[in-house]
Amino acid sequence: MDSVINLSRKEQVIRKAAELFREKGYAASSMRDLAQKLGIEAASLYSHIKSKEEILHQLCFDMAAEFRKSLDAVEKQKGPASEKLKNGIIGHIQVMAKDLTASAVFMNEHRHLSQPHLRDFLLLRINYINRFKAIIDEGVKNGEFKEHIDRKLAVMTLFSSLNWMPMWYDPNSTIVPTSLGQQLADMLVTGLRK
Amino acid sequence: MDSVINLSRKEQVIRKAAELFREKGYAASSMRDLAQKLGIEAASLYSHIKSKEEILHQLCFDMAAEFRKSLDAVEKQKGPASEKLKNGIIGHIQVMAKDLTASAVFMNEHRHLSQPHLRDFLLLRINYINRFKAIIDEGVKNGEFKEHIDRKLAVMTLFSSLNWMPMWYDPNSTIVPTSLGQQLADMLVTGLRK
DNA sequence: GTGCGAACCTAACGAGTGTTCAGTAATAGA
DNA sequence: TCTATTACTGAACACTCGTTAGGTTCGCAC
Repeated sequence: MDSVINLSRKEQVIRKAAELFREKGYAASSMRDLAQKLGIEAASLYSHIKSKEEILHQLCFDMAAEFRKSLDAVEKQKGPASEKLKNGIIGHIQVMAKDLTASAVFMNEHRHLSQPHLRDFLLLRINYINRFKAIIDEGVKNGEFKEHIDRKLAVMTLFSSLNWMPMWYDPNSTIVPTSLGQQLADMLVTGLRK
Repeated sequence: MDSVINLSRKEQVIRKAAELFREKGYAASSMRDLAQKLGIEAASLYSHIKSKEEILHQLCFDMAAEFRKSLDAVEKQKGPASEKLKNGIIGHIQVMAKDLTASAVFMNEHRHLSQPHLRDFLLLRINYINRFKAIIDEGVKNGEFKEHIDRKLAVMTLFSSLNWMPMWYDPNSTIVPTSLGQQLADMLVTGLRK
């Protein structure tokens, strides 16, 4: 139907935009650049999207929803905090690996969202981080983790490691995302263990 | 003398530019924005700098030189690889903490350098990373570190953690940079140890 | 064959971009 | 007092920006 075709074309636009934003950054990417990538004129883009920012908005909030979903599943699990933390890390990596381009945009370009979208985005982000912090707290309380660790430092180090992954991970590499997540989780969780 | 006053004013311009670039990104920062921050007109900036990119160039390459210097000192030390790695991490953190603003620009905005400066910058970066890789190799060879670790993964995780620090570290916080470096080094090195 | 909607076009808008240029006021050294 | 230098200015240049208006083409449904 029309809406399917429409969505499909719109998604093409958004995917190409994600590639462009990743390469050059949002602010340095022009609508004419994007149009050229698609083989059309800049004005034609506006048949599919409302504005440049709408593209960024969709990219950022779609990724945020994926991360949320992944963590939802982990929190339902029973078991030690270290296992939950590991699975949280693995899930995060898998979500990123599913779309490295969008992940890079999500991470580096979200600041170009205008208000109030930026505020909304940052709230989602803080919420996500706090849920990881709670898992670490749980591990500290039940004696799995060192009790003298700085929780903010720990959780920020964690996210730093995870969020830079799209910068250096080669999707054609021999390391598959699952094993990557496993290894990363090992490295990071071991650092916390007593 | 003239040159001192000139340098001083030029440095003021560059410092304010660093703040601006950090907040809004290089591409989204205009010379008129920068001028306004300094209370002058945009045209007046060109009495002090040759171009917008010259500012970015100076910021990026000055930081690169600082990182290099710090690692030079570490490499001269004798002792176990884990100690060298720790000191490398602590040094890196201290260089960043000395100028968080410039560090953030160094990390996030270097890609807006034009050629051949971008190529030069990336070469410096690869070199720096490889020197850390060599320390890890040393630790694997002499049995300090797990031998099954993926070196690329380890070193990239390391840099990810370090390089995001300017994003969340609050210079008014109670954690002083030295202790921050110490804790970070502990966390990351423990993950590698046998 | 008529109508419709998706996809695209050309042309243009007002605003903002980095940068240049000629000129001015202030200050310091001779 | 004259001179040179520094810091700055307003005006302008040649672009580029995101976006809009109005219109064309094409294929499908009835």
